[in-house]
Amino acid sequence: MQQCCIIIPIMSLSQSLTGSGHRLTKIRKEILNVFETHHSPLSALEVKNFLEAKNILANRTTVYREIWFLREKGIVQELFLGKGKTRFELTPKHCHHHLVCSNCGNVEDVTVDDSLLLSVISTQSQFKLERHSIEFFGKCINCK
Amino acid sequence: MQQCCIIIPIMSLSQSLTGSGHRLTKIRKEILNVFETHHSPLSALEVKNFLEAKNILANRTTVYREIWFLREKGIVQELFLGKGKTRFELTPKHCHHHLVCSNCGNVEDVTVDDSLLLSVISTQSQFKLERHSIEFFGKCINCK
DNA sequence: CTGAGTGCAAACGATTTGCATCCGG
DNA sequence: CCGGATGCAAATCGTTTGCACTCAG
Repeated sequence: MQQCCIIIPIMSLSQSLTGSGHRLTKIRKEILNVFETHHSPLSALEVKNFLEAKNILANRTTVYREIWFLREKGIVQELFLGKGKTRFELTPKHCHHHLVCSNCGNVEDVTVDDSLLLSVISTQSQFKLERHSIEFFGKCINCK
Repeated sequence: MQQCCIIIPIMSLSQSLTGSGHRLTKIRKEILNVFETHHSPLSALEVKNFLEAKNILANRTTVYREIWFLREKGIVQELFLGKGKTRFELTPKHCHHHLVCSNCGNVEDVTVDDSLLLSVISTQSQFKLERHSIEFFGKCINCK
């Protein structure tokens, strides 16, 4: 299956922050780095754990607030894949969707052409589409 | 937009329960009735509220356990539409998806032909598909 | 120096668990 | 009568809030 995630260069992020009055702090850089090195969608607490694995202590609250900040900036996007927690991934340049294993919880990316779906919605409905999300649940290769 | 939900006759449920050693209790019947009369996906606590509106007192725990039971029986299915809570709807006979308003949270059903998507997944991947869910987020007619 | 960023403790909402009690078949 | 169903209290888990303190620009 195809993997697609954009690596946002720290430099360009820095530029996007300058001017809006925001700062490029250590924790912000490191959280971004966590998302860059793990393409599987992460929950806030998973991000926190990955930070700790690199010996970077960040408070729960800080991680939540930082992820929210990145979300507002459009750098990460949220996914609802179940188990009562929100997961996040770098906003993909190309639209992709997810295969979620109902056994081990592992998430794989897939790219399928959904332009047809989108056009159907926009012609059939008054709903103003902002984003969409397609999840396939089932058993991954290891669990089936 | 099209609306599709199956009404499971109490009788047929009763039959499906007999034999598996389960009972058709008042609360079970009433919860089923709540799902039948509200096609919008409901959270567990919303179900509880609808029960109370009909003067049926059910404990939080009971509602959660009952919904889980109905899920195990395949009578309802779970949806992850955000806001940290799981929502449920009667398992639809015909596959449909959701338009979720990012402003008021209202959920509308849509039916789009996704057979193409499914066939692509099954030819491209080893993943064993069990179910899928497509959500479109945006602004509903009232909020846009 | 100043406000964005951070930490801490406590609150909160959704969901679960253990256990005693109840009631439908 | 018996096991499935229910209620209750407390625990758990993810997330948020208020407030004081810190540090990057």
